[in-house]
Amino acid sequence: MKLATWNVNSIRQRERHVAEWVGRVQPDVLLLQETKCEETQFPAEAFAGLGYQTEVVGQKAYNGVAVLSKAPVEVVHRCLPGLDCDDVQARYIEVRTEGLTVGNLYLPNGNSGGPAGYDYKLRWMECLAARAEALLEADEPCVFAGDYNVCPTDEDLAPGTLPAEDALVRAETRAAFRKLLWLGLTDAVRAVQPRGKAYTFWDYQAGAWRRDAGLRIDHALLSPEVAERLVSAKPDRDERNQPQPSDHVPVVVELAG
DNA sequence: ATGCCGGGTCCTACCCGA
Repeated sequence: MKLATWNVNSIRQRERHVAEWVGRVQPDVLLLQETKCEETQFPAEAFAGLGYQTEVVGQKAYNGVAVLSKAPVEVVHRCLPGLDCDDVQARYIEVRTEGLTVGNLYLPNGNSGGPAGYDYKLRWMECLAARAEALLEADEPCVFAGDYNVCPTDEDLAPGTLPAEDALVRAETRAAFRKLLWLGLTDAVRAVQPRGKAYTFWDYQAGAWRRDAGLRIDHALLSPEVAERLVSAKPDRDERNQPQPSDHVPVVVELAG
């Protein structure tokens, strides 16, 4: 089974990239973030033609997440439990498919909106931990993947890319991410490649891609029995060489069975 | 140490991302 996560930075701008990638890589499940449109504008027909069911949580202009799946999916949640569903931003969708519960997340960046913006990020991470804990306690095989907007360690960003007080690298941010690991979740890419660069994002500006001045902020966290099935996990760097690419590349996780 | 790039939208100057 092949699962992937990809912040596409507008699905309408990246429809052809995603269709080409999906047709070539053939993931069973693809989690998309920053689709940046309402549900009615999402080009689901293009992916239906490739054999994928699509489930979308959309919002005008900002955020937006979607799940593409070959096998039928059942939507469990359209927002992160613990946050107010009525006014929450479109940042979470959770589905059940192929015996797995899959949470697709677009975690707040936390650098905008002052202290309240950063508090929202930390609150979001607390709610994510609570949701993960509930599923783990129920022995539910699960995956939480998406754009975490967290560089877990100093190896996860090019030196000099971000100041120490940036919301992606702050001590409280990293502690909140480690809490997810301590619950028993496995960082798929780091399980395969414990050390070194595995960037998933490069800024459009200042020649960041050319200089390989990247960040590792897109992650797939696996429950214990899913982690035991882990075969491979890595960012697909080649996608960043496409014309008009997203600033993020897909992260692909292969599971046995 | 950001908004140089590249999305978005009350269509065009401004907001936002990481």
